[in-house]
Amino acid sequence: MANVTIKDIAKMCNVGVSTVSRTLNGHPDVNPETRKQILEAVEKMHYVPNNSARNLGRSENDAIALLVKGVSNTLFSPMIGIIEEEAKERGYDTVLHSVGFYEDELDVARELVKEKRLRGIIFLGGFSFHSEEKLNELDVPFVLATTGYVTERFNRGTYSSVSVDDEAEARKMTEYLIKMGHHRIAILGPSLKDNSSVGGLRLLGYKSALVSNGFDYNEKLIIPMDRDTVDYSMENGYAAMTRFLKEGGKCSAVFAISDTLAIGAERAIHDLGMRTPADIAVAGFDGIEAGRFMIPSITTIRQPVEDMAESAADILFNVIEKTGDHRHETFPGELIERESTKLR
Amino acid sequence: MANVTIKDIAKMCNVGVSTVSRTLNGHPDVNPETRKQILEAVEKMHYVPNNSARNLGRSENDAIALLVKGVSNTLFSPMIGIIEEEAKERGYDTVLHSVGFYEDELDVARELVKEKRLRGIIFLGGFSFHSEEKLNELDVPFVLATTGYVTERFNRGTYSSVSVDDEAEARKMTEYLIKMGHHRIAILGPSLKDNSSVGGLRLLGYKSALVSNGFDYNEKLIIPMDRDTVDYSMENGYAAMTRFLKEGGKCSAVFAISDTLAIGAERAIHDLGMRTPADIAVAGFDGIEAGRFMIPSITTIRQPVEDMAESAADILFNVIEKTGDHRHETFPGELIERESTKLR
DNA sequence: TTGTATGCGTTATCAG
DNA sequence: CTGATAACGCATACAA
Repeated sequence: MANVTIKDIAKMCNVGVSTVSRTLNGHPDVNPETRKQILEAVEKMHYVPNNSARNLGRSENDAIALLVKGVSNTLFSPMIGIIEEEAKERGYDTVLHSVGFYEDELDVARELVKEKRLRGIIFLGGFSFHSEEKLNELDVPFVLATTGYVTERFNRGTYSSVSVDDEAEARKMTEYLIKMGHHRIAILGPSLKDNSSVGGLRLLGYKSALVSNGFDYNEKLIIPMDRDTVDYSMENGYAAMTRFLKEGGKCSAVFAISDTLAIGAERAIHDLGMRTPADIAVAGFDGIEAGRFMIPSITTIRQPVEDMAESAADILFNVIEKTGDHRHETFPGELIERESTKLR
Repeated sequence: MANVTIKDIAKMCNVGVSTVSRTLNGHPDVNPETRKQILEAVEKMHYVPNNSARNLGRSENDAIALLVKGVSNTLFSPMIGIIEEEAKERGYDTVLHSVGFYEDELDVARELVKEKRLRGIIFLGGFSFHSEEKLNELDVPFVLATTGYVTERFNRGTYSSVSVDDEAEARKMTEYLIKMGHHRIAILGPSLKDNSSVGGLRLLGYKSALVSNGFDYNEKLIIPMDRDTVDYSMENGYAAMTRFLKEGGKCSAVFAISDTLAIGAERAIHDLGMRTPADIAVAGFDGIEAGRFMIPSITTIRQPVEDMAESAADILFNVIEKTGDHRHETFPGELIERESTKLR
């Protein structure tokens, strides 16, 4: 009663295991009567196929994996559903797998590919530095999504990516703040030494906007994330902004490299008796849901996550089915002007 | 080069496969020299073990699964890390698996148990109705976390649960609002016909508080979620609350059955030219991060998710290792009074 | 349409 | 300490 296998079902029905296997896998060449009988036995015995055995015995599996680093990142939430749906339409299953903070996403991917006989991978988040050699060890097609703008440093021919141009978008936002009349614009979130992560790229855009508009770049206006708080959390934005202001930092606007940080910053400003946007304007990045509902609502660069997700799936399946090549697609972010920067 | 197996490694090193298997699994009875040689070959060949084969061949696996229904629910985020950590300390791996909206969590669980030879399961979210028979088909210990208060209707002896008493907590919040002087308290989120889900339970508490305080229960003050929007999203709270108010609904306070809904409601009130809490007070449920940072911040019932996660793991491992029995633990929620209900 | 036999990559048993 | 070899549960080619 404990562990029903395909053999038990076969015996019950006086048929061979292969017949059971066929009906279970929806092969057409099974006598309807036999099929019915088998299905009934399956039901009655509560038979559940063993996926490990299944994966082992099978040569290929029409499935891809979606490897998410940072499942709690709400930016990814809408993408997951879209990719799963897109896969289903193409006749693929998708296994959603979370990559731990300290895990190497490529190692996880390789393991999963072997285990599940996957046809391809989509990475969501993570994926900072990997040697070309390591990239090549993953022998199924893969596409990187929202993992920082993919520059030339990588071997771009062996995989795909979809992303926004973090640097350009950050420049856009900074220039917008400048046009709004701000002269002292702080940036919240980036670490000083790290120019390949999204944070680093957004910092680059910020700098470049300042410089090309005749402002000097002032390190005092770079507010790094708080060390003692979870990265990119609202609380982190709150802690970092609070410290900045309490230590006498001055600015007329703060550009946070994520909406979560912006939300924390807005509250920090409020708690210190100042007003947004009158005293300090606040801008974010990403376009997550919460930013719309804050009071004041948060001006942001919205990443077109739906399009990105669709495109990621599209590219991947085309490469898998050899109807297309790897490519690197950059999506335009949308500057959404909201209350946190608008002086009414 | 493509698919290195344990046999290839064995050949390379002139040893048997079992020796390779042993070193890979950290068995002590392997000559250090042989071990070293094997490890080098593994490295060199980029060998990755096939987990499917591994799971098949192995009799038991020190692993549990964490089945999450609704990965994007930020309430769960902190719990995941805690459970994984707790498992690791006990020497167990934990596989995090997301259950799709339309999937049956018990089916998924049974499949996974077979596939991975799991020792136990923790369910996060979901899990509304299941026949006793179905419950018994899952033949490893499991514990339900934050999935609605487990009443007597279930066969409580065969599994565990950790939760808050949704009904009592909702009553607590409603009574708090009554004490704050509110006479017309709306409730946002529950559906009218459904008294076993968390929404239904919280509605029950709301009613009971009203009645026992001499108010009559008014169906017009029940604001169901919006049908065209994602359940429990901020946008849903916004849409539902907006409609209620536009249709002439009146209330001096609204108790949302989740913080996300409360956040949307707060914004809806604001957009219609009213103020929180002066015109309409807002209260939520859960205690998610965002509620703290809203302006005004959201009064809520905080679920002690950290304690609940720890306890869930604790119970599960005790049952697995037969050092404890199944039990149903109810945690007290904490009413956190914040700006959204406080008239300064 | 159906059954038999072989292989998938490991683990584990059991002699050596 | 080590190496054959038999499971593990299923898919599949092949034969019937």
